[in-house]
Amino acid sequence: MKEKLQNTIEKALESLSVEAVDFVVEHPAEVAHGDYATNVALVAAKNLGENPRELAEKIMKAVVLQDLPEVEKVTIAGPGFLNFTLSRDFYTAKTELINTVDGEWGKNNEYLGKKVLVEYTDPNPFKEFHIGHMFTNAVGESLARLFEMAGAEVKRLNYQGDVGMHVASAIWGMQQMGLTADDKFTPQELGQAYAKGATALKEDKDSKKEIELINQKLYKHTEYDDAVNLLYEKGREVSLAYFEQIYKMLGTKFDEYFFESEVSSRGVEVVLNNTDVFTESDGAWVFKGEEYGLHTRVFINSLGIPTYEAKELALAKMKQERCGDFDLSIISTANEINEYFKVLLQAMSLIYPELAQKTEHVGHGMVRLPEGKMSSRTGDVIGAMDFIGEVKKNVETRVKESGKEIDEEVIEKVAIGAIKYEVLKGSIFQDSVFDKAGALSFEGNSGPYLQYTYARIQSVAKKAESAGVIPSLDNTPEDIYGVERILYRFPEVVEEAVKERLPHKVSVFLSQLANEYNSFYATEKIAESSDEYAPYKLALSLAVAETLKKGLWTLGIEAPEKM
RNA sequence: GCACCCGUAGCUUAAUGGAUAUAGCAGUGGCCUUCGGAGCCAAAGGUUGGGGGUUCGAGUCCCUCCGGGUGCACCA
Repeated sequence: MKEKLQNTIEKALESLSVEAVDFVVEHPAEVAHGDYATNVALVAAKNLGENPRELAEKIMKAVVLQDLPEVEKVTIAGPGFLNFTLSRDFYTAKTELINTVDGEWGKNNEYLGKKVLVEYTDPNPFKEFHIGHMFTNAVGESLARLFEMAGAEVKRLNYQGDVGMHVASAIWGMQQMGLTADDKFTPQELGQAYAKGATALKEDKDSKKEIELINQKLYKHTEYDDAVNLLYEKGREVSLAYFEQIYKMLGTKFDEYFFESEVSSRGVEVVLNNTDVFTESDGAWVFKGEEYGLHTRVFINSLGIPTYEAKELALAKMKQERCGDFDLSIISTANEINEYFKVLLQAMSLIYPELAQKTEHVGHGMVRLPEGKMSSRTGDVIGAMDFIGEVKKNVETRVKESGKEIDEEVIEKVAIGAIKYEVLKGSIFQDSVFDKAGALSFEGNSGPYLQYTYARIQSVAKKAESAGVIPSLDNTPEDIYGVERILYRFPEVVEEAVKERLPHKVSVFLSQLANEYNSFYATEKIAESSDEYAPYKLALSLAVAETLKKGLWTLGIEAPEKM
């Protein structure tokens, strides 16, 4: 509809011989101002030096209403806005469409036929999977789903750091704790081992030497140490299995896993094969970013070990080999590495120009604890599992209080929904202080509020069915319900969200939709066979439920039928 | 010090240069003889960090100051 209005207005400008201008068609904040509004007269009047209201008058007359049967009236308001009000038929048709398109509602063609790779989460084995990883996972998963809504074939990728000093630190810590490969140890114990090792690395010289030796053994295999290798294998296995458990809970399934251990040597090769791009400096290979307004970064250190940057070059190539040709490669991480990525992409553009062009880094905001930045070294983190458990307990208490039956599966969906929504309800680009109370609350603008609204519609639909109310569009009230004025915008919102990489556009929409629906629900009878509009209200309710479900899905949140 | 990001109600937060700046939480007052109260309605809460500028129009763009975050050579 939005595009249709834009096209019609452009035609009207043409017929008036007014030069094309950059105008917008948007939803006015006030319902009284209609369903769509445009500032075209204001913008064009500026160029022409005319009175905006007079020009608006002319444009209004030139807008051929026959072309727009959905528009009931056009008015001029304020400084010269053109306001369009849609007709009852338009809304009725939307309700019908939503209930009949079967899974297609909300989709767009922005990335139709394109292959999009989305790399996200990227936890390090041997370190604790904390709420920061949950944050980045929620962001990446919703980006992946938004691209799917836009018609893309999406590959979900996960890149994990299974080599390096953090691993050596963990192994050293395990040795100190007396753990052997034959022991059964937990991911939590691994986290403790890492914290122990990382602290020792920083504070004790002798320990540092020992850890460096372990790193050499693991990395270069110059010296074979069975005990170390076995600890490594076991630790990696425990860690990765634990991550899978979390992914399952979070509703994420990766298509491909990449490990630093696979890309290290290749990273070195790439750099050494491109000595025209990189320069040797103090025994290290660096990229001089200054020529491009950036800064210098080390790609291979003086010990000959590749850094993150070099590995990333190899990774880019490996993604293409494993996933085939693609159109876009998104790498979603916290914004603390934004500057590195600029340098990295610059270097990549000189080596793999075609890859660099298709690669996009989405640096989202960081989660901070009220006390400050999280650090797995000092143990100053909130573990993902611990936190999920805490939220689940809260949900369970809530269910018990209301005297409903306990359903483990539903409790988990609600808990995960609460956490994910808390992350995705605001802009992903903004840093945020982790609001524990917010994620633990189920009222107002929250995931459970949306899930509740969905479940409530399922319940009333069942009730309506037994009351003999059958959904129908035959008899519609003259007035448009507030919820209808929001509902049809869903596809526009999804398209905007994917274009701008902003999942919260969907969250804001859903919250508004649920609020409008709940107001409607409070005043209108649906499961009431004597009400002449009940069949339409039921059809509308089902359309809202479908939209809530689809919208929550794009955020990676499930909508249970009962809760 | 340099670079990038941010500053909106007590807290969290929305707003492709547009109309009276969005919501939620907390606090205040209502709504259970009504289909799910994880709900609904109402009132209250603001000099959009300060000051200049551009524009018919600025939370949004430019300048400047203040405050915060992140990064700045061998960690990722």
